[in-house]
Amino acid sequence: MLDLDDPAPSGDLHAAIEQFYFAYRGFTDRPDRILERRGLGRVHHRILYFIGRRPDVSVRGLLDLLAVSKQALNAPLRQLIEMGLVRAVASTQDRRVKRLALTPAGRKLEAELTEAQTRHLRAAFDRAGKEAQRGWRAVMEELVKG
Amino acid sequence: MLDLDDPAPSGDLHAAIEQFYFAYRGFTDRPDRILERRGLGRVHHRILYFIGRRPDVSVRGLLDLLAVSKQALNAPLRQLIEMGLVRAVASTQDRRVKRLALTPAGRKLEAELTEAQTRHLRAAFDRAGKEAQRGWRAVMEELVKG
DNA sequence: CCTATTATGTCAATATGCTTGACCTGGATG
DNA sequence: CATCCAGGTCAAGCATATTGACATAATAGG
Repeated sequence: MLDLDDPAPSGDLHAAIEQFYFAYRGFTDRPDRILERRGLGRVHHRILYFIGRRPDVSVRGLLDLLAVSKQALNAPLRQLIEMGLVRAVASTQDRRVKRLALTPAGRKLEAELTEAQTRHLRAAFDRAGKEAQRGWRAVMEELVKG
Repeated sequence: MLDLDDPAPSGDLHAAIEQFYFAYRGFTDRPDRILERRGLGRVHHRILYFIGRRPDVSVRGLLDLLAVSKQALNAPLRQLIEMGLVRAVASTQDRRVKRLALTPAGRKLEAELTEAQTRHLRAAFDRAGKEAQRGWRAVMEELVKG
């Protein structure tokens, strides 16, 4: 169905664009379906993920990471707090700031979601080999920088 | 701001998840802004791209590639045809089927959009090196398959 | 102390992108 | 002729996002 081996000049880069597109789509697919069963969306996943990886992150910090408006963040974040998946504590240094962290239930869901992705990634890394994995990481690092 | 070098066990895979997320976001950013100036969205880009890469693709073929409902495809596709960027010709074999192709104007816009991405990719590939590029491609291929 | 800025939250209006369901035409196919 | 398939369209609904405006509380700086 897909023609990912295009021999045309600069076809390599076109093929890479398509791989990027399809790979990313497949990558978000599984967590999306887990979330759907709970009535949650991809935003909730991103929030859970980043709070899990950066405990005590502030709302502002989350906004900067996710690059969305505070209105777009607020509703799903409140929902996660109400569901008992995220806990917010006022910072002692600056009591305007909320320190966000996962509750045990939040950690559990986050682990379930992220595990679907790590399994997916690990399988691809294993099949492609250690050297390819290093290359993938190196290119991704450059893409993020540039 | 970002902590992409996490030394924790299995932190490699978490770091990879974040790289994937940020890299993809950055990757779609530039074309999105070009499209915004014309009042078009990412769907239009995907349509233009796939028609450009698969001339004479049918509407059904596009639907399968993009994995969206025909209602989601129809409006932007019609818009592109009305703007003179895409041309549709009934297939001679099966006159129910439309063969879609880019007009010269469509090819021009598509090239402009795709060039933003190929430049981005090429720069990252160049900085990371040929071996890393091969690795990236290999991992992506596995991700698409798995 | 007063003012400005920052962090957070909320209400409203709006846009868009996508979904499912239903229904239609026209052409192919048995 | 009946059925299936490609394509198109109308409708309702939902999710995600935006900008703008405004409120509160707390910190920071003159």
